[in-house]
Amino acid sequence: MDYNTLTVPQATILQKELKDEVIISPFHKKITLIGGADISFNKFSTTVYAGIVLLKFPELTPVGYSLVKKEVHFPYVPGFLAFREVPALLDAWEQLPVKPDVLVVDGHGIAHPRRMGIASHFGVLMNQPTIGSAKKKLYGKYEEPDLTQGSHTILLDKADLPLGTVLRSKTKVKPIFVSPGHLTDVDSSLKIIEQSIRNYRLPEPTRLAHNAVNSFRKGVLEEGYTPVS
DNA sequence: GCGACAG
DNA sequence: ATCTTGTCGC
Repeated sequence: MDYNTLTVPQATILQKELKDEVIISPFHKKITLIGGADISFNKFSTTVYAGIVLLKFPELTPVGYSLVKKEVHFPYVPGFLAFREVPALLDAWEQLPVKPDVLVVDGHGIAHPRRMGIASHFGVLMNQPTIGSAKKKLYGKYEEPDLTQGSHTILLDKADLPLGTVLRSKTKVKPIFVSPGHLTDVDSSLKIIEQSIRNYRLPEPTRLAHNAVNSFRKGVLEEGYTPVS
C-alpha cells in the first residue's frame, strides 16, 4: 500500500478499517528494552529523517540508533500524521537488530477522532506494543492537572470514555498527552511513561529519538543502525 | 457557520 | 515540524 498516492478520503477509510484491529489491554510483561520513535525534516522539503532509538529499561541508557532517510509526498493533515510518518518509521524498524518490548511514538495513540493515531497505526501494522506521547492535544476533553510533577487527569472522548492521560511530567511545565497505541491500555501506558521521565518534560525514548533525527538531518549522525559504544 | 487542529 | 535571541520567572 503506497501512502504517497492516497487521498484523505481514502486514508479515512483505511483508518476506519484498521481501527477494529487495535487491541487495548494491560501490558504487564517485564520491560528490559524500550524504544522511542520520531521524525525530523527541513521546512518545505519532501525528505524526512526518521529514527528509532533503543534504550535499556529501567536505566534508560541508549543502546543504539536506527536512522533512515525517505521521500514523502503525503502532506501533514491533522488526524493523518501516520500516512506521512509511518512509512519511514517502518524502514527504521526493520533495520533494528532487536525489537523493543514497547515502542513510544511521538504523537497520539487512540486519542484520535477515529482512535487511530500514529502510535496505534504503527502498532497494528507491526503487531507491536506501542504508546503515544504527544506535546499537544489532538482530540478529547480534559481538566487541567495540578502544576506539581506527576499530577494527571484523564483525557475523555465525547461519551466520557477514557482515551489517555494528561500528565504534568515536571513541575510547572505544559503537560504531555499519553495514550495507548496498541497492546497497552491507559493505565499501563501512563505507568511506563512515568518511569521514562528523567530531567526533562518529554520521556527519554522520544526525547532521545528527537535529538537523534535532528543530528542525522544536520549530518552529525549517519544513516543505518549504530550501536552505542 | 464557527472553532479545533498530533508533527 | 522548523526558523531563531533574548528574556522572564523560579
